[in-house]
Amino acid sequence: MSERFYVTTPIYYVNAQPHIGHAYTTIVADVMNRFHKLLGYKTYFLTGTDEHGDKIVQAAQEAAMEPKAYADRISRLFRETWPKLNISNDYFIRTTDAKHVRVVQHILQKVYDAGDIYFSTYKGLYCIGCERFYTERELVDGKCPDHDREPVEREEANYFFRMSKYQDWLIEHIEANPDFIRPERYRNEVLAFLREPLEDLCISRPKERLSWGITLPFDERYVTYVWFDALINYVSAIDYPDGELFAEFWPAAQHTIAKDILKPHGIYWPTMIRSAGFTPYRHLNVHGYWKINEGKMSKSRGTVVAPLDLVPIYGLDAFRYFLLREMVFGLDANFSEDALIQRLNADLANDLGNLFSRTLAMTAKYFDGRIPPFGAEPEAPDRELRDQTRQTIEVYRAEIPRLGFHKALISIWETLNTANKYIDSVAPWTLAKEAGQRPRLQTVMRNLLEVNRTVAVLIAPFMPETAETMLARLSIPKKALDLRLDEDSRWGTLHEGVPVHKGEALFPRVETEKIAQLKQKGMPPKAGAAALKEAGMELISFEEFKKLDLRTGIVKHAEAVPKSRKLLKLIVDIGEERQVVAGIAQTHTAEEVVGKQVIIVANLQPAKLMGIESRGMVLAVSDGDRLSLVTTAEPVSPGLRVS
RNA sequence: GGCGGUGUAGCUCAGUAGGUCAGAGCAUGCGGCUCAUAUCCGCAGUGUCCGGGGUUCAAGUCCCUGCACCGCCA
Repeated sequence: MSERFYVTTPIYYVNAQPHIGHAYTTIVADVMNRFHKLLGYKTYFLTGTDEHGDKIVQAAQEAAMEPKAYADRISRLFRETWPKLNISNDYFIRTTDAKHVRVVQHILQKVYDAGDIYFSTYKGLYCIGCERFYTERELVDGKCPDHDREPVEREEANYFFRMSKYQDWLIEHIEANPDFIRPERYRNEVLAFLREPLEDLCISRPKERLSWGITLPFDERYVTYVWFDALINYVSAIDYPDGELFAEFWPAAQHTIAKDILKPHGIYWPTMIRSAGFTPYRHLNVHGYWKINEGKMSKSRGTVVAPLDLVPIYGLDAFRYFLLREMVFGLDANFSEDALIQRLNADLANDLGNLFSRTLAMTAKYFDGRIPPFGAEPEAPDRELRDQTRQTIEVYRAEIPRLGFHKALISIWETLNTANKYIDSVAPWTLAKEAGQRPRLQTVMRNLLEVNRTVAVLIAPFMPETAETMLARLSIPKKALDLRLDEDSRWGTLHEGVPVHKGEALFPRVETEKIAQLKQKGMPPKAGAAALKEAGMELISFEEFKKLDLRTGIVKHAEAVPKSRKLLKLIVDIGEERQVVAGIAQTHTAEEVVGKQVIIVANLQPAKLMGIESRGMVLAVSDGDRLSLVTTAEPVSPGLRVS
């Protein structure tokens, strides 16, 4: 029977749209899932959304929606984001699912029956505006930070979970299992916290104050505190208590989280589990934050780009590679477009892409594009190449389970470097010129093809699309998720005589600076750039042009913006409805523009004009004092991309 | 206020138990190759290893102290 692996992301709170933090956690979990599949484990990968609590009610109110409808909408955003990032989750749970609600009530009842829940009143500082309690330190000058008014002292009766009862047990458990919470810094943080007496956890909210939640099974007047509800998703999704999935996967459970939710996962959850009477998860994997640095690139372009928006620009696999290569799991890391491009160019285009490209090109040239047999006996460089590959596989197997993703990748790149050096030292083009060296050339090229194949397999958890592309070109028509490390990385198992296909560059270099282009033309960079600038011609590359998302749209609705002479507020259908504020009121009335076909810049950074949000820009051209809207020569459907 | 942590080349960071530890990658310069996405390979630098004190024959590496930044807790 194969081994089991169960990984979760947090269920994301639906009060915000998916951003890089969510994406990183989820991609890490995805890499772990794919890695364990590659090792032949039977795996289960869970993600989802957390939908109860007062913050959701607030967010829904602001959007003038019912909580459930609002949660539906944001939840769908998350669900639709993951396929775009190639996330291989098996299930997507929502805390509003009937199945989850049942399990939460089951566990509450069980903990209640065990005597670990009691009813008690407490006094606190309550802000009437927020409808919630504040602690002293949350207040600003003794006032509620949101409403700028002093909270009132208020008494409330609630249910409490006897968390303190499990404090000693938890300390012992963490000490007996050094990798229960990892990396170590977070384990230490939890232990430090546990040195102080643990307070019991308030796990209810009276319905008069908050009704958006799961009703306590033992008191209809209350709903469950959102954390107590949310954490249970990890077992409700796999059919706790009696389901097969639970029996099979729970013992292998690993939670992956960012450091901001360490306490609920490191303290609340294990004690809840203990009280409910089952064994704790195996690992809590805690990572740091991405600090977003606006790179020079973005600045010069005058736009601030959200990291996730870079995915369609630079490619998903480059993005996934960057996140896993750049962050040491557990520590904070910097995200910038510049750094992403640098990794893309240096590691993916130059090292990986180019190695693959030159290997296939020479195979085409010397062997008519067919995989040659091993010819001559291996020589020293051959053995070195193979040893390096073997060593990388070992490092890879050891590092990923202990969250050393960047080390696994570094090791793969050591093999790529060795392969590039290998080509240099054996110089296949020289061998090709000497008739007697044919067998030697066969061995050399075959070795290179084998290395590339192995690398494709190793990068599959990180860059599934690229892995599949590489394998397809080597005539191995396997899906990334069907690969098995043992079989598919075995040296020498390529089939002789099978055709390979060179294809397009795996990772085209991103030529960002004009200077780079000028260099290509042999012009001195500074003089050239300056000359261009003086001439008033700023050339942009096609890559840069492609970043502009120009789309066709039809104006559905228009109204004048009060107190503004120039602005019209438009609702434009570009496949979706967009609110756009356009400065065309001096020449166009609202009535005139409704129904007009327009072109809009769809990926322009949102802005507020006269307090009204504008998400895009309508293109127009001014000729003296006449202003004409840019449109298409023939009527076309809305939402088409201009190219 | 209490307790972690971090501070090493232009940038991002490795530095294990104190003695080839002063390093890697990127960026920069020079040279080589031509199969390749002007890619690859080789060579070359630069560093008061945050400041100050101490232990030691010997300290980024241990101790004390100051500064800066960060985290957790109050």
